[in-house]
This record gives sequence, structure tokens and C-alpha cells, in this order.
Amino acid sequence: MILLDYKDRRPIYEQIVEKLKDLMICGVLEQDSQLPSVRSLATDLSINPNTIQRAYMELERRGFIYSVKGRGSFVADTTSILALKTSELKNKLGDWVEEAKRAGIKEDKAHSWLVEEWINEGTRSGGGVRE
Amino acid sequence: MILLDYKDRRPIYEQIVEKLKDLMICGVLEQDSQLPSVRSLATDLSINPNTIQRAYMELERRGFIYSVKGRGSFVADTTSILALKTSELKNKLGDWVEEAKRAGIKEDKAHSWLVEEWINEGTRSGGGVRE
Amino acid sequence: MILLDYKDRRPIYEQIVEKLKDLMICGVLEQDSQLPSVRSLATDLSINPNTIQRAYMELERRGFIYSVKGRGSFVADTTSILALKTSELKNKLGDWVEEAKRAGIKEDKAHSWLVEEWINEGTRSGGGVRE
Amino acid sequence: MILLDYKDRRPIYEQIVEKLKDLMICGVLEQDSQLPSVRSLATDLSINPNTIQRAYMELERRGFIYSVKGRGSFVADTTSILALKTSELKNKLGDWVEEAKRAGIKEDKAHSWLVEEWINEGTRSGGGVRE
DNA sequence: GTGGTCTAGACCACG
DNA sequence: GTGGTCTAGACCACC
Repeated sequence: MILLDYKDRRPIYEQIVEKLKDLMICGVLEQDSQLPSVRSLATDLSINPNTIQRAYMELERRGFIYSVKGRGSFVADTTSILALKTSELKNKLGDWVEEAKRAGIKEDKAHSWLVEEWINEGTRSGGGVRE
Repeated sequence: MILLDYKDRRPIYEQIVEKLKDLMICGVLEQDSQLPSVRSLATDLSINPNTIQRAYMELERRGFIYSVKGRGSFVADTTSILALKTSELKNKLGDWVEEAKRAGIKEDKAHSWLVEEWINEGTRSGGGVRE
Repeated sequence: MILLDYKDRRPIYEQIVEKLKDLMICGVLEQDSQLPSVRSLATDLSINPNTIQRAYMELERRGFIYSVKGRGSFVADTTSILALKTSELKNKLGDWVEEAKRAGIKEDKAHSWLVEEWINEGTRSGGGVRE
Repeated sequence: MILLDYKDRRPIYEQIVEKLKDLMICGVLEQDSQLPSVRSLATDLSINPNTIQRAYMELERRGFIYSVKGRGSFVADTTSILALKTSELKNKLGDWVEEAKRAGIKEDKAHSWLVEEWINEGTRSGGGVRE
């Protein structure tokens, strides 16, 4: 379900956080359903349980999951998860706009790029450009 | 000319790279004009010369500047610089689109956000999303 | 009669302790009336009997109930229960005051907050501060 | 500067977080001043550096400090720190009020307790009542 | 069995 | 030197 990329500069635990966040948003992981246990996911990915623990801690901090000692970790309210994600995305676009403006990009150019990129179905390698 | 933000999580050398890139794109630093020497910029910013060295190395690797041993570092062909920057920006937008699609954002929603964010003149603090 | 909140970080047995304490103070559970048996309450809440056992043990330790081997558990003297609860509350306020003082809060500020918070009827979500 | 209480049920890293937060609020640690390094504080308290690391991470997350790789950790903007702390305290008082209401405490009673507890100068043992 | 905390020691990126 | 990440293995609280 999760594939780690060791060439990626981002820490392992962050990759896990992002991937699980995506799975929750896409609806693969349903509300209040149980996540794999810290230990089992660790052995599945052949990494240390502490790394998973850290990822889960981060997800709980951001309100995506809730953990119950002795029982497990569970997916939080999915509607609020979607709201969180949407707000994140809008912020990211705002950052991009700011950068594009500084580089002298015009608004209509940006719109035409947006159209163009929207068509590209899975053309890119995946996971972000390391410029 | 350059202001460092130590609260920024990005490494210092990366901040310098970005800032110099911006200055070249905006036309403040003209083609073939000489960049400040490693040592002088280091003392100006009161940081370690190694850090400047690393920034210049990075800029040369990406094709934004060229260095001549014993003479200094110079701004590369600005048209190609602009092309590089433009391509970077487009890639970033592509990454964003991919992420937005995964989150179920519709294309017209994205366009309306783009319009909205384009209006916001300097509303955001600057430097990246602390999600 | 009791609703468990698995999202709450506090252990289940502690939630039960608190809830039963509240019910005794409010007078829903009268003095010397019998509490539900460990097994029946466990099946009602669909949790492990051990957890109920632990909650009852805790309540007896604190003097809120008394157990008779082979007969069941019973509500203790409600006046002393109220006294216990009152003393607990006063201690908690004392802790708060100490913390507020350290933070430089003035006494009249605290009083005005108290007035303000007293008006808020059920505004807060319940269960503790996620600071 | 920091005293750990191993009898305290709270984790070590949380004690450190609270203590440092207090020191920043009281003004002992001034804005932008450097905190002891992860390693030095660890040896000072004779605990593992990872524990300090976690405390610092938590403080950064909450906006009390900022960390720069290779340079150190520093006290964030103290005015916003005070605002954060004030909001936390008000929330805690709100929780207390809710509990007091449930226990049938009257508002004037609460005010008289507040006055009373405010007078008690350091009477209590320190650190919170384990009921 | 579960999550949570702590220790010990390693390696990396940064300055 | 600094902070940050990861591993390995231990112990605790809870269910």
C-alpha cells in the first residue's frame, strides 16, 4: 500500500505521513477505520517501528488520525481531513503565484499552463521535481 | 542586497541561491556582469565563505552563472536563465496539479483559486507554507 | 448511561471513573444503591471486564464506592463524595492560579475570565484542551 | 536551570517543554537568544539527547522556538509566546468552569475560591495535584 | 496484543 | 560544532 523512496531527500516518516494523508483523502482509508499497527507496518516496510511511531504522531498532531493506547490508531473525521487538505493546497497555490509573479509570469500564461498541466495524465515521474 | 532569514528552515546557501536567481531574472544582475567575490559577500552577510562557495557552486551547476578561475563569477546568458526559471515554475505547477487531482479538486475550482490568489498582493508572509 | 470516547486520550477506565463520579455527585446514583455488575457493564459498553474492574477498584480506593464480596459494589456516603469532589476542584483551581501567576496574569483579569467562561454554556467541545 | 521529576507521571520531554516555556514567558530566556544545544542539555540533565531533541521539536511545533540546522535553537518572538500561553490558560479555566458547573458549584463560590487561592503564595507542593 | 516513552549509538546535512 | 533522522532494543501503560 505504501512505497518508500530512499532516493527522496525527504525523511522516511514524512513520506509515510504524506502517503497516508493521500489514502485518507482518496477514501481508501475510511473514517474510524483502524490503521495498521505501528509494529506491523514497520515490519511490512522493513523499517524501525520508531519511524512509524513518529509518522503517526505527526498525523495525530495535524488532526488526521487519533490514537488510543492499547487499541490502535484510527482515521479521524474525513470531512475535516478534506477541509485541512484543501486549505493546504490553496496555500501552496498562493506560494506558487507569488513566485510566478516575481518571475514576471502573466496571469493568462498561468491559466494556460494550468489547462495544459491538467490534461497531462500521470506524465510526470511522480513525487515532485528535484530541480 | 540579500537578506538572510535564520528562522527559515531552508539552509542558508539555498536562500542565497534563490535570491541571486531572482535578482538575475528581475534584471538587477545583468548578463556577464560580475557577482561579488565569495569572500566579500561572506563578510557582507557575516557568514562562512564556505556557504557562499556552495551557493555559487550550485548556481553554476544549474547553469545560472559561470566561473572563471582567478577572475570571478559572472551572470550567464539571461535568456536561458529565464527559460530555466520558466520551466521550473511550470514543473512546480504540474506537481501541484497532480496533488490537487489526487485530492479531488476540479479544474474550474483550480482556476478560480488562481484568479483569487493572483489578486492577493503580498498578503502572505513569505517563504513557504507551514502546513 | 455511559458514553465512551475512544478519541479521548485518557484511558477508558479513567473515563468510566470520572463518569460514575459525576453520576454520583449529580444524584443520579443514590447513596447505597447498587452499581451495575462488572460483567454486565462490560458487555453493555462492549469492553473488557478487566477495564471495569480497574475503574471500580479506583473508585473504591478514592472512597466513592464500597464493595461487598459476593454481593456487588455500592455508592458510598454521597455527602462525603461531594466533599471529595469539591476539594478536588479547589485543588485544580489552585494549580491553575499558580500557573497563571507564573505567566504574569493579574487577579482581576482572572476574575473577568471566570465571569466570561461562566456565561459560555456548553460552547466548548468537551474533554480537555488540545493545546 | 531545569529540574526533572522522575516521580512525575508525565514524560520527561514534556516536563522539559513546560519548564522551558515558563522560562521564556518569565523572560529569563530572551527573544532570539540561543538555547543550550541538544547535546549539552542532555549531558547536563544526564538524559539521552533524543529526549531533548523531542522536547525542542515540540517547542518548535508550537511556535515557541525556532531551530536552525548547524547553528542551534533560538527563542521565538516573545510577544506571540505570551499570547499563546494566555490563550492556553483561558482554555484551561474554561475546562475547569465546565467541570465545576457539572458538580453544582455556584459562580460566587468559584470567585471566592479564586480570591482565596490567589493569596496562597507557594503553599502547594509544586507541579500539580495527582488526585 | 496495542501505542508511548526512553536509551544508546550511528550517520547525515549544515556552517 | 549544530540540529535532524534512523536503527535497535528496552520498558511501561492499557486493553
